[in-house]
Amino acid sequence: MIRNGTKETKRQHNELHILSAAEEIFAQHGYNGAPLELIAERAGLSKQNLLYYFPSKKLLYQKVLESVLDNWLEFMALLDQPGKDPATKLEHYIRGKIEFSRTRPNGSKVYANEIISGAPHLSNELKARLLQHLEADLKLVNVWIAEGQMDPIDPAHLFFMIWAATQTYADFSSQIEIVLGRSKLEASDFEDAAKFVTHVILKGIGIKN
Amino acid sequence: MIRNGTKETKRQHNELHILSAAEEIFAQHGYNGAPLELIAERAGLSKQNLLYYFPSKKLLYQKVLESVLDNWLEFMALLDQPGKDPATKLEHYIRGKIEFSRTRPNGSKVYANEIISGAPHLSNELKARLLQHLEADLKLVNVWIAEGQMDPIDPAHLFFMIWAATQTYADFSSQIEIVLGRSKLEASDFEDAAKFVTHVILKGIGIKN
DNA sequence: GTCTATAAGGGGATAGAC
DNA sequence: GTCTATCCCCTTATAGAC
Repeated sequence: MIRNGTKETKRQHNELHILSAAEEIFAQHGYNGAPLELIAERAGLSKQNLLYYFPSKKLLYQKVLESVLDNWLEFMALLDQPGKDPATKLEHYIRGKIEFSRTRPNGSKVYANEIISGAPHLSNELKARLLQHLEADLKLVNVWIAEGQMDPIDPAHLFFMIWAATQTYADFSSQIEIVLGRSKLEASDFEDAAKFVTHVILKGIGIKN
Repeated sequence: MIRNGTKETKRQHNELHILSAAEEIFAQHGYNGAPLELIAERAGLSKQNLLYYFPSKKLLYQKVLESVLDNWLEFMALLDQPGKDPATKLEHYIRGKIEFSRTRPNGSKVYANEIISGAPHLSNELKARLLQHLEADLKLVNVWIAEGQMDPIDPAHLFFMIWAATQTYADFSSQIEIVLGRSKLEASDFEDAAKFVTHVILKGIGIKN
């Protein structure tokens, strides 16, 4: 058991736990308000030990951000449903983003915080990747419009609305919980949200199906 | 000019400048990341002098938050348009919230940050006022549904969507600017947003007009 | 009301033993 | 890889002169 594989496993194990803890603490306290000691405690090790795995707070934060963005971009793959009609594709997209809010609310909050602050830690490379994915989706919607399959709306604003209306169930969960009288949002709440957002947006842009 | 009135004017003048500067700095850096010195500098006085007007950072932040919430609640007065039809009232509501995003983006960001963090500084009194206003709006929408003036959707989710879709133009402005290719959102962008959100939501919930 | 000086604590990061 | 000890800066807040 002195093989290299063992060491790698332990490092990976600890790094995963640290990243998970960091996502939670950064979401709750923001970048500046999150003490490394709290993240370390949540991950089950000391602050100094955490700094052994991630040499600086900034780097740890950027790793969290990168991981969230990767996940976010996966759900932007609106085009990856060959042969389906616009209504099915859009519903798939909306449900994917709701699912992201449900399964990774802390990641969504970290990303929201970053954008609200003016994206000071977001690399140009990540921004470019985001834009690239979006461009493809915008083009597709424009094709649907040209084909008369939906109302002639501005595709960019459509995506702003989808992102906002789906991410709010993660980012603003504390407010939504109060309004709905929940201590925590349940799976059925997310299902209600998916149904509502899909219904209003598809009907609202005049999708024919 | 040794009258009390003169002193009061100066105090009010400085307090207003401090609150305005604080709203901007808190929006950009979050509560923990905003140094008092930066707020003081933006307001044109020393940190110690700022602390003369606002004895603690927490209190200053709460004053900013309270001011934003008051403004937010004004725009929730959906009912204050007696005699109008549902379509007009909802459009008025949506345009009001877009206008809030346009004219007070920093306030919107401060509020967003607070909610994302779990609303640790929001007093129960403010929460209660928010809920109270909302209850009235929810009832009104339920009446419209009962009268068959719109689709039978869940009113709570309708408001979550309106809030999210309008506030995103303030909170996520840095992202929207990148997508739209703007250095800063212009009045015409907010007009486009208002038209889009109104169109999609009114049509999406089947409002008859 | 405004200034200088300073207390007091938090938190990121490093050094070095084991 | 993990621990103890420590450095050092930043920031909130207070004391007290003017």
